[in-house]
Amino acid sequence: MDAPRWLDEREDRAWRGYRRMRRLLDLELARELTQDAGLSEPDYDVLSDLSETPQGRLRLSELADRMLWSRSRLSHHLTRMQQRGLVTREECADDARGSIVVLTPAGRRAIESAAPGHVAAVRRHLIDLLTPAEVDALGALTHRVVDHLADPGLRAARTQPATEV
Amino acid sequence: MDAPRWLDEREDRAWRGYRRMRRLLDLELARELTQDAGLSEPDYDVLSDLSETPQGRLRLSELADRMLWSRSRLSHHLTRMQQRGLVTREECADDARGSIVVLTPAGRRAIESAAPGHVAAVRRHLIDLLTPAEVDALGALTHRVVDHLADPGLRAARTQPATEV
DNA sequence: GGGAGTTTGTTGACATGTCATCGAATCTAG
DNA sequence: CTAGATTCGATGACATGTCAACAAACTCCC
Repeated sequence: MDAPRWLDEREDRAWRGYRRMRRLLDLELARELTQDAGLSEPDYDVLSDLSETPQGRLRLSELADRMLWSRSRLSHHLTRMQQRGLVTREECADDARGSIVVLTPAGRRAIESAAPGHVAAVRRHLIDLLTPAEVDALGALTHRVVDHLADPGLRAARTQPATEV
Repeated sequence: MDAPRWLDEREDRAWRGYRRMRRLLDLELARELTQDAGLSEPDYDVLSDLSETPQGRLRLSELADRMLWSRSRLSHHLTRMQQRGLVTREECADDARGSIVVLTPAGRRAIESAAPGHVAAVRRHLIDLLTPAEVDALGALTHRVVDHLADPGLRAARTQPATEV
């Protein structure tokens, strides 16, 4: 790693802008979500992913994978959400180790009443500020990066010390 | 809030892509940073912002504002970094309440040795995957959102209950 | 000058996330 | 079948972030 290629002015502007937007958008969306619906962003995400399945039920590991969370984190978080009556755990029929996360009626009500406001906030603070071309560009670019990061080669490098090609 | 305007297919693609990228990029950058430099992302950000000042010293509140962190969070974090010898606190000459955060030689070495690798990672996993047009678009769009979120009107809405216009 | 109100940074209690470990169940070879 | 390896989810210890409260210092303004 000799003479590092620093970011030029435009790249730096994009990178800093991205990080700043990230932070501010997070703060604002979380703030509105708590205020309007009494949910945290993680809460919302769990409920949202669950409610997208036909039965409102998902295997814990499956939910963790979709959310890109560790099973541990999800397990802890579910315990808290369970205490608030938003979800329940059920035993898994075909795999006795497994547990199935189930949306309770209260959980469904929570996400259904939170969603419109949250989507509106996402529009107000992000989507509606962009031109259609920018929306498409953002979609294209983020998916490219996601594909890159999900690449098996990278995954491998994370587990093995990696003998440089 | 009647009939909510949900996200259409393209908007949804952009929004999901953004969140997924956010998460994966975070994980990967944090992973490499810890492995290569023994720093967390928050550590890196603190050191980076400090090192961008001529003397490597900043008023705590000034640093907190730049980073968009609460003073409390920064204070806690500095305590930990101080224990690792990366920064020090000094008293502020013109304001006896204030404290000045100072980069130690070890802190400077840490950021200087971490920076090239980190920038390379940012390139590898983000910047170099984008076309020049996309870099510009990302810069433009993020700054627009940031300006919007930093808008005084919004700020006001956060403190006052706001009597709807 | 001096009291009311603000700002600054720290602190402790608590919420949340990470990491290593564990027991139980499942899978795989032989 | 069964011993060994793997996967699943829970858990406890710990790191990190948030929030409210606080003391000390500053600012206003009379």
